[in-house]
Amino acid sequence: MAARTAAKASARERLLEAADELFYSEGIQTVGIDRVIEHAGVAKASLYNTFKSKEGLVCAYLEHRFARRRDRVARAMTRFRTPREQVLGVFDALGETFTDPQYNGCAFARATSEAPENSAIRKVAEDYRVWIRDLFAGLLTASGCADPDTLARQFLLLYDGAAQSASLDHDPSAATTARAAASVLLDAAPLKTPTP
Amino acid sequence: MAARTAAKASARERLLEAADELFYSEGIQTVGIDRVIEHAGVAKASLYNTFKSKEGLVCAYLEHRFARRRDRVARAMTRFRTPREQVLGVFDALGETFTDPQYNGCAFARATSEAPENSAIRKVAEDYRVWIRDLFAGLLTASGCADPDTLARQFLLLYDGAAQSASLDHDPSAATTARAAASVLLDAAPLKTPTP
DNA sequence: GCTAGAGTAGACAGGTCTGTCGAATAGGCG
DNA sequence: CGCCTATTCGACAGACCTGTCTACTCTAGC
Repeated sequence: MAARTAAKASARERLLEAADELFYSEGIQTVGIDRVIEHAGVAKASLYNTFKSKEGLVCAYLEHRFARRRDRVARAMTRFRTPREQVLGVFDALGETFTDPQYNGCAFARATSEAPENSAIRKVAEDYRVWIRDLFAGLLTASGCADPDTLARQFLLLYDGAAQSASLDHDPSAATTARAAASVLLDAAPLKTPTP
Repeated sequence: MAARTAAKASARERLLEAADELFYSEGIQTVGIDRVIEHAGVAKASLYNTFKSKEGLVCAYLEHRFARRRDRVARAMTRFRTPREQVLGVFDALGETFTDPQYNGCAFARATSEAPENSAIRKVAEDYRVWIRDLFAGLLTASGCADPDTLARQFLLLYDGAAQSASLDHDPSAATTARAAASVLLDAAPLKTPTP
């Protein structure tokens, strides 16, 4: 464990990093096992000892992305005080990822569109969707929205749309576009009246 | 040409229909040529005589979808009078497609995520993006918006997000959610002041 | 009836894919 | 030192992929 430096990460870590780069940039079906192990500098047997199949590696890759996204959002949340600032801050956290020239759209949406109907891959993607939706709903409830669920669904559309537009239209400013729209919707939404 | 009835469509038509069903529901890389020709009831040589390669078939499949989408939107537009009703009507046209139980997200976005960097496939998808963006911008300009481009970008986010949410969350009501948000944004947007 | 064009069936070539296996090797720890 | 676990290399099986090719069949129009 805990290598002395970054000189030599474990086979598992190198595989995850290679999978992250290749699967995300080129797609899952397009990238074969051989390219992953070559990019990771790891033997094929190591892959199949660590993960039981290609699907297992793909799931680990997605879970890794999921954890990173949660961390990034959690860190962004600490920068804001009020729930209103926080819910708009989610779009800022999204916008950070758009500035990466490697940005290529939502990894979970892309993986889902390549995965068969009832695969473990889709399960991970669904967990992600539940998380992001609950995140919006929670923050909007805390903001005192009268109808947080409806607004959360609208925010989710802006969130997904921004990711897609940033990638397909090569337009990193989609995050601020989405944020501006969310701000208008939030201002227009009725507040919950305090219980009498 | 023009078969007496629908008894026997041409090889080209049957190939396009099979490609539409299989590529859209399962993905492009996942579905091999053999399955397409089997589903179409057509010989392999017919495919390669009609389209020069698998990529050619994929492009034809996407162009066919593109044409259908334009027709559907054009038909929806005739049902409305004012530009304001028309621009919201785009979301209604989108919602019609969500009711199809086979609905599986935006075909162009999914194809792009599977296609290599500079393929003809991505070119078709880009044409589609330009069309839909111009559609919104044109209708919003006609509505007298002071800043139609910004609003068009926001509407595009809602449009893309609705397609994604309808598919990933199995929620056909995403179209009405998007429409409601668009309506709020439209009401909040300043109008262009008539030239003095 | 005959011919030309379109379609069909199916084998084949040449790759690539995932996953397995045997045997050699390296490194940590007693 | 010797043991043990993890790792490496490379070959291999078996399936599947795209695209080509030959030889056969059907049908419409002259």
